Amino acid sequence: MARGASGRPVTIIEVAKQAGVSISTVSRVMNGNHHVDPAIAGRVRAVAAELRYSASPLARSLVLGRTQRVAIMVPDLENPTFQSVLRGLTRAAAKDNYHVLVADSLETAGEESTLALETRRCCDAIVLCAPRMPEDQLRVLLPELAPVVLINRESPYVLAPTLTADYEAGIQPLARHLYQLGHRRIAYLEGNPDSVSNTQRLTGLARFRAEHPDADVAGIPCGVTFEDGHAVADAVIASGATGVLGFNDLVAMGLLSALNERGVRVPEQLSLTGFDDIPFAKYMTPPLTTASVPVVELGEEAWKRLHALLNGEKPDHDLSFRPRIEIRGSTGPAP
Amino acid sequence: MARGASGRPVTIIEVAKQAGVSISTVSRVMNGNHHVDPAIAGRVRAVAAELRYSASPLARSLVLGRTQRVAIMVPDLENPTFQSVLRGLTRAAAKDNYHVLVADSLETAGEESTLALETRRCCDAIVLCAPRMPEDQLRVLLPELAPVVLINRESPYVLAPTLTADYEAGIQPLARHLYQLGHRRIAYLEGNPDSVSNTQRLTGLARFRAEHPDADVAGIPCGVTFEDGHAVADAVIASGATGVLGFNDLVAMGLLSALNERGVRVPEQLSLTGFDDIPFAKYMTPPLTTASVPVVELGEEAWKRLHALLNGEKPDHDLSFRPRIEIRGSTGPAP
DNA sequence: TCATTCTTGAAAAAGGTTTTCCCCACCACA
DNA sequence: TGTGGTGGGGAAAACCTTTTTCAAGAATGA
Repeated sequence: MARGASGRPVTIIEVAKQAGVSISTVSRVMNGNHHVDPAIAGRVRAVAAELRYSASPLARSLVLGRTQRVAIMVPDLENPTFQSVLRGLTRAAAKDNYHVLVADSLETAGEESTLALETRRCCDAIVLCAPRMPEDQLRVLLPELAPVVLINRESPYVLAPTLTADYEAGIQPLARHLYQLGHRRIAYLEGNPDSVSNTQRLTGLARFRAEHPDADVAGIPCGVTFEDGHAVADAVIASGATGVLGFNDLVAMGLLSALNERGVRVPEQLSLTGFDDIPFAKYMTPPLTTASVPVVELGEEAWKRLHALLNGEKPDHDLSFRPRIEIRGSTGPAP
Repeated sequence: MARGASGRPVTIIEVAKQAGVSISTVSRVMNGNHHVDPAIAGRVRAVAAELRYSASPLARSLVLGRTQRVAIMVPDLENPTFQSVLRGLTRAAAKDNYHVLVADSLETAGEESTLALETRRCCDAIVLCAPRMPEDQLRVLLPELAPVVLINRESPYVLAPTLTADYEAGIQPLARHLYQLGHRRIAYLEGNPDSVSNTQRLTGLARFRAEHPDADVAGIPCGVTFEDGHAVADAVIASGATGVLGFNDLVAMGLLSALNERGVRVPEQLSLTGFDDIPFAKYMTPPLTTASVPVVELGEEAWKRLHALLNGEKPDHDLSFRPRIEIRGSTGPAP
C-alpha cells in the first residue's frame, strides 16, 4: 500500500493539499464528476498518481453502502462442480469490478445458515449452494440473505433467482441409453439421501421405470465422492447389475477405478455412466459417458442475476439447464 | 440482514437507546470488555439479541484497520492445484474467523501486478501465486503487498514467507524411476518456458542428465493443460521416447488420453509420469505415476504464516515441500 | 451593466463503530 | 469529615470517504 510522509496510507486530504484544491474537488475528479476544469483535473490526477493515491475501499463502501463484493457459499470446495461455478462467477464478476468471497460450509448442516448470514454481511449479495439444507430453514434464511441467487435447488416459497440443472430430466436419457444397449438390470449409485439433486434423480428414474417396466433399477447407497464410488464396487458386482448410473462423475470414476482393480472390464462386462461432465470425465480410460451440466455458465448466469439485483433491475428469468448426454466409451452393449 | 423499525439495518445506536445506555457501553459489552456491570451487560445483550443486532463489519473494519479478510491471487482457477491451495487456505482461515477473497489473474501477465494491488487493498493480506511474473516486477510488487505470502516461487530480493514445492528435487526421482525401468530415451513435456516451476524441473533434469550420461532427455514444448498434453501426442510418438515426464498431471492425462485414442498402450509401449498428484491421478486407467505435492497443506501453511504476520508475530520458517514419488500403473519396463 | 451560468471551496452530514479521555459516584482509610 | 483511589459509564474524537449545501467569484451573453 502506498504510504504518505506520515508512514500511514495516503488519504484524500493529502492529495487535496498537495494539489492545492479542496477535498471536494479531488473527490469530484476521482469519481469522474464533469463540472471540473480540465486543467485542475489534470493536476489532481497527476498528484494522485505521484502520491499513488487510491480511495480507501473501506471508507468508500461505508459511505456508498456497497462493497463491490459478493459471496458464494458452497457445500464442498473440493467438488469440481462447485469449483467450476466459483470460477464462472469470479470471472464474470471481475469484469464488472466485483470481487468474490468464498465460503466453504463443509456440509456442516447445523452451521450453514449462520455461516451464510455472517458471510453475507461482508458483501452486497450472495450465491447460495446448499443442496442439503432443509426446506424450512431455507425459507427463513432466504429473505435475510437478499439479494441472493440460488443454485441447484428451488425454493417454492420465496422469490429468488434460481439456477438449476434439471437432474430429473438429465438422468433419463442416461438410463434410456443403457436400456437401448440392452441393459435390463441397472444400478443407481445414490448420493446423499437428503439432497435435492438426489431426489430429483430418483424421480427421473421412477419415470424411466414407468416407461420401461421390464427394466430393474435398484438403488445402492453410495455418496458423492471418489472414495464413496470406490467403496461400493463389491456391492455393485454383487447386485448383478450390468449397467450402473453413478450419482455423479466422481463416484463413477471411483467405481471405475475399483472395477479396474478387480479386473472387471468396462464397458465389456459393465457399463457405467456419470453425471456433470467434469473436466476429467472425457480423459478417463475409457472416457466416461455422462450428462454434461454447464457449471461454469451457471456461475456466469448467477453473476448476471446478482448484478441485475444489485442495480435494482429485474433479473433474467430463472434457468434450468437441461443436461446433455455425452456418450463415450464407458457404456456398451449389455453382455 | 436484520432491519430495524426504520427499515434500515439496526445500528449500535438503536441498541443503546433501547437498553437505556450509551453507545460506548454497548460496544464494550459486544466486545467483551470487562469493566461493565453484569446487570447492564445482560440487559444490553438481551436487547441486542432481540433486535438481532450485530456490528457492521464495514464500520468495524474502518475503525479497527483490519477487515478479517485475506485474498489469494492465482493464475488459473481452473487448475486443480490452485483449487486445492484455495481450499486449504479457506478452511484454515475460516477457523480463525477470516474470509478469503479470490482473484483469478487468468495469466494476463500485464495486469497481474495491478490486479494484485487492487485486490490487496480490500483486505489485510494476500497470498500470491504468480509463477510467471518476471522477477523485477515481483521485486517492486512484493513490498507494496505486505503482508504477503508467496507460493511456489521464491524471490531472492525480498523477505516474504515463501512456500514452495521443490520441483527440482521432485522431478529427479521420476526420471530415475524411468531410468531404472530401462528407459533411455526420455521426453519431458515442458510447461510454460517462462515459469519458475518449469525452470526448476529443467534444472533437476540437467542434474539427472549429468548423473546418467547414457540417458537421452529431450524437451518437447507442451504447456500445462489437458489440451496441451493431448495435442503433443504425435510429437511424443515421433520422438521415439519410451518414457515421458509430463510437466504436470494434467498434461500427462491429456497425453494418456490421446495415446489411448491412437492405440498406444501405457505402460507397455510407453511409460508416463505426471506431477502434483491431483485427486484424479490415482483414478486414471492406468493410475498415474506422479510426484505428490501436498497442495492443501500448502494452503494451510500459507494461512499460518499470514496469520502470524497479521498478529505481528514471526512467521514459521519457509517451507519447501519435497514431492514424494507415487509409483502407480502408468510406468513400466521399457519395451 | 446586469443576469446567468459555471467552477470551486468550505463546511458539514452521513455511514457505524471503537477507543480515549474524562467525570462522577462510591468506598476505604485516615 | 476529608481525601485518594477505583470502577463504571458517557461524550467525543477518530477512521476516510462521498455528497450536499451554500456561497463566492469568474466568465459569458445579452
